[in-house]
Amino acid sequence: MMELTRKGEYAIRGIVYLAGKPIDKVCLLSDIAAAVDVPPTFLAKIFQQFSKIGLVKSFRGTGGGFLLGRAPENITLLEVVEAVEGPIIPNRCVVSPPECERSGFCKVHPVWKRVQGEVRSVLAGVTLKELTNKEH
Amino acid sequence: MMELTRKGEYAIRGIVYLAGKPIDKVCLLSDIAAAVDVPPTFLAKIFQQFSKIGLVKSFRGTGGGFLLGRAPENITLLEVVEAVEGPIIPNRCVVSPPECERSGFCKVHPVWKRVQGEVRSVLAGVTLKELTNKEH
DNA sequence: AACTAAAAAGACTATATGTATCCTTTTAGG
DNA sequence: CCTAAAAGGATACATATAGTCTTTTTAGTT
Repeated sequence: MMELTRKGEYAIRGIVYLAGKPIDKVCLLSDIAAAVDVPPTFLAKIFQQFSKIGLVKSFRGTGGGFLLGRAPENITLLEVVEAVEGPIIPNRCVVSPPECERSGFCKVHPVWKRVQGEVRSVLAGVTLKELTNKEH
Repeated sequence: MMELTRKGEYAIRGIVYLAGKPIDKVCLLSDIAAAVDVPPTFLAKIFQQFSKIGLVKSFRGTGGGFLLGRAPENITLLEVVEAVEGPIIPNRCVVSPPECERSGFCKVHPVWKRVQGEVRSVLAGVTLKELTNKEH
């Protein structure tokens, strides 16, 4: 249960790869896909999502490709995961307004809130910088 | 992402209902299902799983039904969830032996381990007793 | 202007998972 | 032996996941 999908896994691999490159190095999608072992067409969809919210910058045409949208130390794993997987929702009942007609008397609700908080907190505490294999 | 399935949700509702009944009160599946608003055939499957691992005791035939397998204060939410959803696996890479051929150099791995630990810890810290609406 | 490189966008397919339902079998009591 | 109730197995349908293919847009090059 609670498993990250391939999409999320691939998203992380792809953007961590970008984060490990020089900040001004425009990378081809095809190169990224080959480097992190992800189907290029699938990674394209993922990077389109990233691009829309500014996590990466994209350039079309000859000499085009992708750059990281912000400095790696300013992008958290939580942002990356939520960008492609949507919000961290351990149970429907934690969305607001509560979808659960049982809230009010359901004692499980606060537990899921806590789970959500812990997961978000762990992921928000990790930046792309820490995930690259670059020293210094 | 990371959403509990209906099965998990129903499982919790069903067993919490049982936990709120007197310890020796044999409950009919049909009554439980009606009380917690879950399709009876679906709940049957769930309780079969519970029964196999002793979370509930089942009795067949006339006068049959279900009892909680242990005292409510000795059953955690983690056990209930894992009974029907399987282990808490935020990413494939946390299963042992690691399924991820990238472990060893992948810096994300320990993060997922931490997520897994936090979620398990929250769920393990809640017992069925605390989830019933019974006072005292 | 024409050609080429590269990402964006949209339609489409296959497989797996989730959400059940139905039918038959087993077990137990009256 | 009849009835009540859970167990087990097969099946059906919907949705989500995982991925592909084709066309369009954008931008640099010749």
